[in-house]
Amino acid sequence: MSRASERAYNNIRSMILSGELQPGSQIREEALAELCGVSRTPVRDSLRRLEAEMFIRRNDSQRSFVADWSLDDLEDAFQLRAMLEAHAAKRAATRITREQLGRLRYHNAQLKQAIDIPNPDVPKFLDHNRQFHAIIVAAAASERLASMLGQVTEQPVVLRTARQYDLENLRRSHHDHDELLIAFDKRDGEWAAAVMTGHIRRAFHAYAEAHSTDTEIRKSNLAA
Amino acid sequence: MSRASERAYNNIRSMILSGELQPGSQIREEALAELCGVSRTPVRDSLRRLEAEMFIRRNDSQRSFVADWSLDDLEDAFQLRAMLEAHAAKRAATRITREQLGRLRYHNAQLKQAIDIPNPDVPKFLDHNRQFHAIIVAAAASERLASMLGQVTEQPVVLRTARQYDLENLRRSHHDHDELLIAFDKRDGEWAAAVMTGHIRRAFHAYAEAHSTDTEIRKSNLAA
DNA sequence: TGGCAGCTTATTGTATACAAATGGCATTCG
DNA sequence: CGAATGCCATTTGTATACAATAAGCTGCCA
Repeated sequence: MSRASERAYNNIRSMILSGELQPGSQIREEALAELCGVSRTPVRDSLRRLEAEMFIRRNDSQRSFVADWSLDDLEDAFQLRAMLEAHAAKRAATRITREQLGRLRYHNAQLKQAIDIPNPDVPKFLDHNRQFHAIIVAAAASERLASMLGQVTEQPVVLRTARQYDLENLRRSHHDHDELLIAFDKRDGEWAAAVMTGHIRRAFHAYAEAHSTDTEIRKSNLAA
Repeated sequence: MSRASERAYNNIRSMILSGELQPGSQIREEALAELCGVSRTPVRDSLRRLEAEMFIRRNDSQRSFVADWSLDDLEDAFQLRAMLEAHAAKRAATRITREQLGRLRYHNAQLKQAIDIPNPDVPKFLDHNRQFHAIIVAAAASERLASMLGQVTEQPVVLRTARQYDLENLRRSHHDHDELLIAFDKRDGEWAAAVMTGHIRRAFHAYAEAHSTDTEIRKSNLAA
């Protein structure tokens, strides 16, 4: 995508993720166009994309609204994600190269560093975590799988509140990664898949808690 | 989607499915606009959708091409489909209503009829088959799952040649459906998932054969 | 002869004007 | 007083003109 379109997409997406555009609120193409400093054309493109990614919903008469995630929706997304990432891990186990394994180890070491200090660097942890998972998806070598996973990762609630989940969880995450590395090393797809499933399901419960908090905050804001 | 956009999407899609637009060939927005009798705007919308569905690919410089499916791509899509439909069957087993079960039985009876006669009515079979699967996906009650399944069903090769796969396969398909019905009746999600996995994997092998034939035909057409 | 520079053409991206459709409001009729 | 209907405002859909970008070609130079 070229400049204007790309900018519109990123702007709108981050406005949704940051909560600047409130869940459930209506979206007007022209308003977004002004906010992004582009015309309606690239905005429309972006809305279509975001609709496919389920960040935006449309009613019968084509009006757009920011998606409002219930706990059930969240669990649904995580269930699919767990299944797809486990599948990716299984495929990766038999396909991953030595070079990819090396990079996996590197990122895992980095994210261990990020939490093994007095003042944990959570953004750093999350960045290396993201790259760690990205390498596994790449090693799975299925474009479709990658595209589907893109659709179920990074839901709104993630960026808004879940960044502060507790250190204990981060440490457990890191240990899962360790175990994944061993499973990959042994080319044991079933093991890798099982570890990955647990890994994602733990994340779900952390996020679900964050989501509840988040929803309560939003409600009290509305009441005020 | 409103009229022009809808028409463009359906037109282009069916041109791809029918092979009228050859796999690998470049697509120009304006040419399609003329073919569909609409302007480039709705055509662009359609192309974006078809790109998300992987019917169309774009190179680095935004030019569009009709996707060309290798056997590996096909297997990849079917592997994902098997996983997702098995998941749908498992969820459906505990959620399906009596009314939905009734409709499932109806369509299964209809598709049995379609092949239990001297002159099998394959289109009728396929139509009821499609509806049978649609009910299961609906019973699974996950919008995301439904949307993902939409992305991996009905690949180009399907409509072009696979419609003639042999009666024996159709009968086995029907028996799978019978078994699914029993599994649903017993609310046995694991069983339903297992049957569904086999069901889709059999379909893959039938389609894979069709795909080879299809590819050969296309090659000899190019040579001629 | 081979490759590179610059131009020309083909194709896509963006803006804008206008058409169509939808929702809300007010008025009217039962 | 409530419900239905018709009008107006708002919003999205489509067409078209123009801008930007990339591909291909031609001719020049090494």
